[in-house]
This record gives sequence, C-alpha cells and structure tokens, in this order.
Amino acid sequence: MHNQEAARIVIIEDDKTIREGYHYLIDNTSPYTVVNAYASFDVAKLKIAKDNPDVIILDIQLPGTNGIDALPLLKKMLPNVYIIMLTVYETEKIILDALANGASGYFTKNTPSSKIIDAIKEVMHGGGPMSPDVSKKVIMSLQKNQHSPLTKRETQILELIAEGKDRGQIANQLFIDVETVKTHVKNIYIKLDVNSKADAINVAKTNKLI
Amino acid sequence: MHNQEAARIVIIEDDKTIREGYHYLIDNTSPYTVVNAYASFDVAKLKIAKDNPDVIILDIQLPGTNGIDALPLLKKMLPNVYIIMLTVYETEKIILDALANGASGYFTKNTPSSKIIDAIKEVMHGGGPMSPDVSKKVIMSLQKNQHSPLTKRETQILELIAEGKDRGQIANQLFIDVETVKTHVKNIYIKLDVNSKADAINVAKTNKLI
DNA sequence: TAAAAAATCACCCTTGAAGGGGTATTTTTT
DNA sequence: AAAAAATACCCCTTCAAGGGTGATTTTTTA
Repeated sequence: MHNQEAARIVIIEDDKTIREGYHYLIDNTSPYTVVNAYASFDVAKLKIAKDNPDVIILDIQLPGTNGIDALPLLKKMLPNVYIIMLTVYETEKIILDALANGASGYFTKNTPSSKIIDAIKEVMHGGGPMSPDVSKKVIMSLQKNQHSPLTKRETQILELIAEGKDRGQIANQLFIDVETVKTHVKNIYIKLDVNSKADAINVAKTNKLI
Repeated sequence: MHNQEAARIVIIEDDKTIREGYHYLIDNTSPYTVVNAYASFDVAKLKIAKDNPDVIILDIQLPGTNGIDALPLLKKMLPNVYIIMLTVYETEKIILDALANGASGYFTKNTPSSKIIDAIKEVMHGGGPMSPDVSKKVIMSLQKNQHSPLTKRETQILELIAEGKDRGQIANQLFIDVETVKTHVKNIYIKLDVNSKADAINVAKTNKLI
C-alpha cells in the first residue's frame, strides 16, 4: 500500500490554466504532492515511470493520444496507479469506456475544484469517487427499461440467448420444452420486430430490455 | 418536477431504532418531511400511494417482500418516485440488482447518518448518490480484466459473438474474411478452454474479459 | 534486427441449431 | 369472465457452428 498521507500526484491536462490551477491547489491545500504536470500523454509517457505517481489526474481531450487510449497504456506502465478522469466530456459511452479501461474515478470540470482533493483521498482509501452527474449516468446505464414490451419469461430467455445458449440449453436450464423456447423466441422477434438473434439482442440492448 | 424544498419522504425499514432515528433526523435537521415510516413493504404498499412520496428510503432485508422485489412494485405504483437503498447488504450482485430495478441511489448503513440528507437533496436534483464503498463496487463491476489472455482482436470478436452476430456478420463488420473469424474463434476457445459459444461467453463474462 | 506474437486467409468435413409456418392447452393475471 | 402469459407439438429448409490442418503477412517485443 502507498503512503496515504503523502501521495504522489501527476496531472495530464493540456489546458495550461486548469493544469496550473490544480497543481497549485493540490500542492498548497492538501497533504499531497504534485510530482509533475504534463500537457499531453505523449510527453508524459517518457517520464511518468520515474515520477512514480500514486494518482494520475487525466484529461480526455488531449493533443495526440487521448485520455481513453492513454488509460490502458498508463495502467501497463504503472499497474497500481489510481487514475481519476477530469474532463468536460460526460457522454454515457465515454464515461463507461473510461471506467472499463481502468479509471478509478471520474469528475466533470464543473465540479468544485476542492472536490478533487476529496477524490484523491477517496481513491487512496479504495473508493471510487464520481461527481453527481457522472454517478447518475453510471446508474442510468445499469437501469433496465421499466416499460419493456417483453414478459418476464421472454426477457429471461433473451438474456440466455445473449449468453450464447442454444435452445436446448435454455430449455434445460428453465425446465421447459425446446418447443416452448421456440415459441417464446418467435414472440420476442415479433415484439421487437426483428428476425434474428443478433437483431433481437441489439434492439434489446439499445432499449435496455436486457 | 416536485417541490425540491419540501420533499415528501417515506421510510421502509424494519429496525425500529434505525427507522425512528432517520425519521427524527430528517424531520428535524432538514427541510424534508417524513410523511410515513413503515416496518415492511407489505404494510407500506397499502397506504404509500396516498402518502405520495417524492423519495423512499428503502431497506433490503425486510420481513415478507424484500427490498429488491419491492422496487419494481413501488416503481409501478409511483412511477416518478426516487428510491434510495439504505442497507447492510453490499455484495456486487445485490447492488447491481437494486440499481437495475430502479433504485436511484444506494447507501450502506455504515454511512454517517447526516449523509442521507445530502443524498435526498442529490436525488431531488437528478443525481445518483452512492456511498464510497458502493460506488467502488459499481466501478469494479464495469472494469475489464487488465490481464486478459485474449488479444484485442479476439476480445472484439468475442464481444460480437455475445451480441448474437454470426461469422458472416462479424467478418463484414471487421472487413476480414469469414475464415479469419473462424481462426480467431478457434484460438479463443483454446485460450478459454471451452468448445462452444455459450461456454466462451460465460467464461469471458465471469472473468470480465468482455 | 531477429524472434515471437498476432492477424490474416484457405479448404476439408458433419451435424444440428436457427428460423418460419400453424395449432392448442394450461396457468396466471386482470 | 376475459385477457395475457406460459406451456407444448408438428411441419419444413438452410446454413452456421465446430473440428481438423496448413500457411502467409503484419505487428510487437525482446
């Protein structure tokens, strides 16, 4: 475990004002130390291993390699580093991509600057800090459509199809006949107006039915 | 939109001490009003429609219908209500189930009581409040295995298989030959030690490879 | 720069799962 | 009592899936 009191911070952010603002803020109003601040990942990657940071504050919109693509590369160089995204981008897809690729936290830039200090503390204690707008989007991404046209059984079967199960396996698992599975699948296709597994899964995922 | 200043709160919690504690806390240290507090969902469901709450504080471990099963029923009765889970349970599966079934926020009971007031404020403003331990688990559920045995291409193809796409569709989408897709699939099966789509998807999901 | 890993393409084979058509009974919910 | 959901059965055709074997090109890494 790292020394939680004197964590080493690196900032990768192309906007000079923001970069220097956070640099100053962290150095002067927290127990943490900014060991370096870079304007791009392409520059940072050459020296960041020596910086040996505990936490990286990472922007997404960077010249050259963007923050999302930088994430797995940083994780490879520094397997135990915590990475907090700090960016104006907040589409559901980008947020989910960032978290899927190893980000430990995610803040939008409309977050009060002081919150970043709390966020650093939280990741150092094993938490997963997010700004309210981000956590809302994350929760929404998990929520299913409450008004699904599919019945419970149909939803269940479509989920099993999405797991690659064939009719026989689904029938076994649900203790019903293969023919019944077929009937359900037919009704699913009719309701979703599709005529293939792939389209059914696609429509269902797009509308959060599964 | 509800009146954010005087939001109506209902508590469903079987532990009398906790229930009355939050009741008192909310009534006396916040602008919100607890319109009713119930010891179970089975009792609450008879009267909660008339309570017309903006926010429900809901426990999971309840006598009779548990909190997870109660979620969709509450959502059906009160489509616009915000539901905050407040419970000792915090396994990844239960948290994800709760959020998938319509919870707007999730706190564990080791959270400082005062935080619940902030949480109510946050949901009323469209946020998705979570305690740090919960948000950590949510983020972990989104993160992929950084040490996947699969290559990028193999991962990509397995994801498409999990979307129900057949070899031909995958080949088209990736601008490669069907035979190449076959080769990749074979290598995926070898690496994951399986010999079917379903098993490959299952192993991959269990290990967060996709 | 040489070696290793990843990605690409090809042709053989067999089997059965997938998809579409129609019909009907039982169970559950409203 | 009516409607919705879940169950089961029969017909049919086609091509995707999985296994075997071999080879070349591109990219990454040591």
